[in-house]
Amino acid sequence: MKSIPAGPLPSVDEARTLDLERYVPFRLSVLANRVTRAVARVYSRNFRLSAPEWRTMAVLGRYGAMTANTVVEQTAMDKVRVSRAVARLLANGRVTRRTDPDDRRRAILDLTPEGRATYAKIVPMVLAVERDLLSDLTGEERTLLDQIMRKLEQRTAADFAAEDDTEF
Amino acid sequence: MKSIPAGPLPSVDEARTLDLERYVPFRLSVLANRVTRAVARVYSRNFRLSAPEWRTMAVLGRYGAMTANTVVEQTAMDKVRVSRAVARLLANGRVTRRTDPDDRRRAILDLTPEGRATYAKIVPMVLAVERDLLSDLTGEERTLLDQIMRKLEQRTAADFAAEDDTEF
DNA sequence: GGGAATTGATTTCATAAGAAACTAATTGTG
DNA sequence: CACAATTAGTTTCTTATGAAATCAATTCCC
Repeated sequence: MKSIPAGPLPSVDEARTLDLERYVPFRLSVLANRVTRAVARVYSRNFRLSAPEWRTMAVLGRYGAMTANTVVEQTAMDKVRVSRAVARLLANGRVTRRTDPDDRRRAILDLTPEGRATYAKIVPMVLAVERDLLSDLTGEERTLLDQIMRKLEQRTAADFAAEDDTEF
Repeated sequence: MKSIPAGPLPSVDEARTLDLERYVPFRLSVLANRVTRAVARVYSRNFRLSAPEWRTMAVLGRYGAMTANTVVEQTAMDKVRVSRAVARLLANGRVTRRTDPDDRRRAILDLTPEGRATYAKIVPMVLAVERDLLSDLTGEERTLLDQIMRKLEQRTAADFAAEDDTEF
């Protein structure tokens, strides 16, 4: 019933069994959720921001004024989510929006001084969470983690675009 | 608040800047979302299952009959989510539920033969997605990834339970 | 120059999610 | 034994999400 297993890739045998605790997509999902929650505690508890709101502030804080579309690209969020996040950030005075005179479809967003102050308070806190997260890793492991993630990011770049083949 | 950082840890200077493309929590979140979507395509497109439904089937398929509570533990999902997933799996005949005679609060869940057949079809497909995801990594990198994730999993075990200190 | 197609952004609508309240059964404790 | 506390699981209620439709401005291109 069982055939010859070999190599680091799942063997034919293993292909009949899915152990969630060893399955990288599942582990990645659980880990990311935990980390996301830990980071979210910082800005939600202390500043009443949602994740999309914080992400929007994060890119505006880092790169300065930009359009909603650029926020979408930088944050990997859906445009609807960004649109709603911006609406709330406008409502509580953390962000400004002005229509781009060169292309009146575009709205240029930027942090208000108050938004910038909030941003400056949050940054060290969320960096501390990252430091905490990585604190058990050696220098080498950190380097490798970065390298491995880079590879995985590349591989998944267009959400495994090659898979789309099967759509037709 | 924190003491002097040094070496490979973020420096004081860096602590004023948050580059999302280098920030591990953000990268982890984006990566996990992409991978999750890729895996979800397999079971949603071909079998009309939601993520909670598939996760529930995955643990039942791997470990056999268990209570909803054990499903919650094994899948890292909220009990509400599991409850709803089970309701739908019951409705379309992939899972059975019988009250535990020893403790009539408990409901013991198991896959139906049909559920088991679906499970057997999905497993090789989602394993293929994992193989694809990891295909650019060397054997060493795979080992290191496993090791690093294990450390991060430990570190985040109780969602950074230590952070709860600040709640009071 | 003027409609067709495209692009930036918002709104609508249906579904999913989770916190909190709830029901029912069991266990612990006086 | 009885009743308070706990545990398993479901329901309710509010909010978040994203696909699709929509609106508005711009660009294509004949």
